[in-house]
Amino acid sequence: MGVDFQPDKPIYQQLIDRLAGEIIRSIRKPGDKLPSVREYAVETGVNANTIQRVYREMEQMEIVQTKRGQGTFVTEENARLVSLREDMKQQYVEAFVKDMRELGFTTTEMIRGLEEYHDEQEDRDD
Amino acid sequence: MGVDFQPDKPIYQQLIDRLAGEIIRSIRKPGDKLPSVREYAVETGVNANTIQRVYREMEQMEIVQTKRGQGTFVTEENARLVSLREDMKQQYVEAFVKDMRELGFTTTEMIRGLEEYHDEQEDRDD
Amino acid sequence: MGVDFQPDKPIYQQLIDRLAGEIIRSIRKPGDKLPSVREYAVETGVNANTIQRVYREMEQMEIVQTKRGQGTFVTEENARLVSLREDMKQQYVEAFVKDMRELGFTTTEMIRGLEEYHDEQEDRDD
Amino acid sequence: MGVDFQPDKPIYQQLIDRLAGEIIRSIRKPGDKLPSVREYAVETGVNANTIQRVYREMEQMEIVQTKRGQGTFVTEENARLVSLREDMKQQYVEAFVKDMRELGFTTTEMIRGLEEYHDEQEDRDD
DNA sequence: GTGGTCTAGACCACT
DNA sequence: GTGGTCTAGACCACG
Repeated sequence: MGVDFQPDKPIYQQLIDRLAGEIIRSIRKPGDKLPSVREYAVETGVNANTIQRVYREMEQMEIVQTKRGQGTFVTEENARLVSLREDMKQQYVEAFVKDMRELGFTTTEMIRGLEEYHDEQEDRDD
Repeated sequence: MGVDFQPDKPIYQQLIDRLAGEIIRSIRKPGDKLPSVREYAVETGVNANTIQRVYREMEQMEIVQTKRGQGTFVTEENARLVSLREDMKQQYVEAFVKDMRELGFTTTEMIRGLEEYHDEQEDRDD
Repeated sequence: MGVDFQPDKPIYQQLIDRLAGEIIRSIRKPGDKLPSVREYAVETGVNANTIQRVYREMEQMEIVQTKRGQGTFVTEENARLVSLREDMKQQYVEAFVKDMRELGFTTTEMIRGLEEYHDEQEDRDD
Repeated sequence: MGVDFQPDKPIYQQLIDRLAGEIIRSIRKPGDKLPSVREYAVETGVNANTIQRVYREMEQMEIVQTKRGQGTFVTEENARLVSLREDMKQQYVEAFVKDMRELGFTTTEMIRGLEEYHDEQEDRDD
């Protein structure tokens, strides 16, 4: 049971997260070419405009780079990529803590919550 | 730091979270009367319709109960309230973990992130 | 499970129905004195104004009669009481059928629904 | 006839019932797109906010699903739709029986009432 | 163009 | 005075 809640994140955000995750995990490496907007749109079953936005925002974050007429590439600037990982962690942690505190949870409870959730799932690799 | 940033949650959601937090923390106890729609609207500086929605949704979640012509009250059914706390923790933790994993973080890193963030802030009591 | 829905009827309506039912079933007979407004308010745990309204509306329906300084009585006029039973049945049936049809149910299904519901409950006397 | 009479249900409820009826009767099938909020507002002559509410509540009931920027659709999850029909019947029957019993009617009388009411109307096909 | 949020303000039903 | 419904109309986020 439970209530329900927590509306889905916007698709473009989900895709940014996914791509960022792949870059962070080195599934996509500096200099790699990303799929073309159309390709990726088809691959993900999403409107091309949405992919456009994904690439545009990632470019603003400087984690990808568009080369005229050639496509979009994972940025070569390695420093940016390193900080990216920490930046994103920071951001998500902050938002989470802010929400949880508003609900009256202590940091200790949050950590315990993570541990419990983690333990409830066997096949995890970390 | 980063570029990206999370847009604010809708006001009515923020208020639900705030009230839920107050109930969870026993600042508002079972049977307590909540401020009237109009009162709370003034108090929070938002429109009465928005408060209406807050109360309506909380009623659907069964954490609040409205008595015709009398007002809105924290539900007496204590079991619901206890599970509420866990439900909400569960929900937020899950969403957080899901996001973080997509970004390639391990549970250990998430916990470390929480601890670091917590340590960076003095005046905390937990 | 299921959804939820069907908000409670207003209290004064519930009380009218209850009293009407008692009169229909001859639990309260023509000429019987009803409890005073205050008495009945205490007995039912309801605001005296609400009881006021109950008696007022029942008077308009001519099923009770107020005698100045003496109280409220079940009407002596027997004809009214006989038709009352049919009137109310008629009214409720109509409303029910109207709702059910809007939802796409046939009369046959409604009847079957009643029968099934009835069968699901042992301790019934009819 | 009587004096009493039931006040209209709120518009948004009527519209929910109507749409639910259409879905139950397969006039609208799983996957079908509902009219846009604004379209349906015009079509029904009510305010767009009211339609919003209709769609929102139907979504909570899981009989409808909204896809960001694309519209609102009859849920594909057929199981939900099947149970919906029974759920709604159940709910309405229960409420009706509860009311009628309070008024002192037996199941047999209720059924007879339905039959009579049905017979009084010619052009019915069921 | 789609749904979603919010406002300001009217009006109603119930207690 | 309490909650509840509805409107008209603005503005935003998403695809």
